[in-house]
Amino acid sequence: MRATIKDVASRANVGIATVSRVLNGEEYVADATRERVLAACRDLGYTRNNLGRSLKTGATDNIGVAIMSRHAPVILNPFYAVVIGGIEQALEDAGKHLLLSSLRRRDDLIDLAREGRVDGLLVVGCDIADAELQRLAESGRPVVLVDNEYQGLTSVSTDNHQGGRLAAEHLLAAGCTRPAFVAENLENPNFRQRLEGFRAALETAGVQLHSTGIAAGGDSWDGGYYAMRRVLEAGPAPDGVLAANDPAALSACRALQQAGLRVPDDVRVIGFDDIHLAAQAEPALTTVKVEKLELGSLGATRLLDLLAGVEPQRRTVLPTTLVARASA
Amino acid sequence: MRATIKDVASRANVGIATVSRVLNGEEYVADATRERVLAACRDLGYTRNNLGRSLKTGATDNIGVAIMSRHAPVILNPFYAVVIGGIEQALEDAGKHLLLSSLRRRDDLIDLAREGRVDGLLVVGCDIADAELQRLAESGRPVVLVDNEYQGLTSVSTDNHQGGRLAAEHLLAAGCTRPAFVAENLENPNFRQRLEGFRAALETAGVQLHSTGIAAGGDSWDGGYYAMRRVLEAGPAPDGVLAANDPAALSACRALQQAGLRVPDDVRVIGFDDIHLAAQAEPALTTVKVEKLELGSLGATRLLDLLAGVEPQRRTVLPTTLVARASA
DNA sequence: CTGTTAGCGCTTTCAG
DNA sequence: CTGAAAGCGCTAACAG
Repeated sequence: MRATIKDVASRANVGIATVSRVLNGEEYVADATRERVLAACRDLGYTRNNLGRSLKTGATDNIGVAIMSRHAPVILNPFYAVVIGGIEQALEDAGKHLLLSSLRRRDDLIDLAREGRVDGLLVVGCDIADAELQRLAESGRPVVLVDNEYQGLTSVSTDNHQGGRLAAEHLLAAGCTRPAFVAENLENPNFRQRLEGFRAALETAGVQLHSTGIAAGGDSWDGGYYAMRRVLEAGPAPDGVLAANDPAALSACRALQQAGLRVPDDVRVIGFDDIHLAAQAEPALTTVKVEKLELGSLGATRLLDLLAGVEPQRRTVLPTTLVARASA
Repeated sequence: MRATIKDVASRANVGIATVSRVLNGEEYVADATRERVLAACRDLGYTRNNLGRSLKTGATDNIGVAIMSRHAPVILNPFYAVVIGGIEQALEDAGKHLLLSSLRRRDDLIDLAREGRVDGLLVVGCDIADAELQRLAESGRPVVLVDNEYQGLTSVSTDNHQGGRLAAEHLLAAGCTRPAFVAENLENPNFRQRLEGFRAALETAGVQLHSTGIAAGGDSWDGGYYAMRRVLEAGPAPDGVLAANDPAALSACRALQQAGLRVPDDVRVIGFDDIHLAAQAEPALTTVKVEKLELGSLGATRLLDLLAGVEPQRRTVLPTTLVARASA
């Protein structure tokens, strides 16, 4: 059987309270006593059982990370994988553990905390119903939204609107007059913001983004491909396109090339996110870079603040930057 | 304050044991009583606190997943991301939770279990010291190795030797006579097995794999690129190359093309793993497919067996298949 | 069928 | 400075 605090106590000839004090690095323990306890721990190969401690203190040092995405398993998403990487990093630095929740069943989100499995929740992604967000906000538990925002919840997100603007300006500067926007879907709030920023900057410059130049191709790896084809079929070929994300941009390039159009000579293409693949593609993809790692690590930091009783910054919006490569 | 089992009991006018029975779906509870308890739970918005339960039963329903890889954060590795996806899937189906451990500090591996945080451990990857494996084996805890194997531990791995053979046969059939092998490093046990299988099949056919045709280029994204250059500098250009994995194959192609060689016309290139990117590359990569998802889900299944007291298959070795595409 | 009771391993007053 | 004792919320005999 595993050694418990009692075994250590009796071996060191002290009370269990003293062992606990030593283990928790409290002061007011005589050096000699401390040594004796430590020796007993070593002899017995003792490791504290956190369940007992958690039951008493109400904290587990586990952080739940729930990712919302239509595509399962979520971990395969090249964007969120990096976000999780950032979270992982920050949590490890703080000595916390990461409990990953895939959440096919959405309803058990807050239960992770109610069951005492985790101290707080990092909810990543914006594919989550308002009702669920409302429930999270009302739960009173420490929750931080990442890559999403909602009234009443601490959040770390991206300035998608500004990113769309950046893309428009880049295209405009190259002399584009027939812009297009392709995406997997047009419901994703982030995508919509990107589109709106794009449209707004275009209009400011007197360039119209026609509705025939906006298309969604479906939530698969080829969404961008089909969206692009739809645009090509609907009217004259665009001379500049912004894709809602990099995978869409990459597959849009394929559709363009299949139609006999050259990138960037005939049409300039800009992606969004700057996933690792973007730099490796042929042609290398010009894209609006999202700070994925920071999204994750800052989100974790906010949650850590919340747990520590520090009032964190409520709403954090990270700026994007345009990374100019070959495709535009 | 959160409602506890006591609150539910008194509200339903029963003992706490009865509440526990209802919650655990035990029989021998009168229907009327059960209804009363359930109603009380609903009224109070009661959710069971798993800490108490775990302390008593000694099980948490949390499974630790530790990934060993030189490259952090691990989640970014396109190979392991899929393996984790498989694990995630299987664990969720079993109602278990996934505790991800990045493990910069290797020594706390088994402590995750000793602390009572997890019921068992899935250790993924082969970049782990024998001493650590030995400790895991001796710990007596439920542990399963994934993509690795070790005497005395249950494991699910890949038949890398056979995969290397498959690649050799494919190259041989195309008439190759000057084979090469490129990798990020030559220490990785999986890579070595791939190399050995490759070499063995080549020799059986009377084709020699010269030491100048074997190179490592370093553990970065460009490892394959540098390895390939090294081979090209060391002697006559090969006419067929096997890379230790797909990223290496892809970047080896770049090196080849930069040297004015065409793939597959001048030299055929075969990758290993069949990551998602392989099919999308230009030219599409011929590769030895590793069952990544199965590696994960089977590994999880074995651990679940172990936890359920079922004697699992000790050693599982998954076969590979050759996926012929354009590059060879 | 149901209630009482005794802990699981730990932290934390409260008295020495 | 240290020990005794009281639970944290739950499960599992053991009696009814």
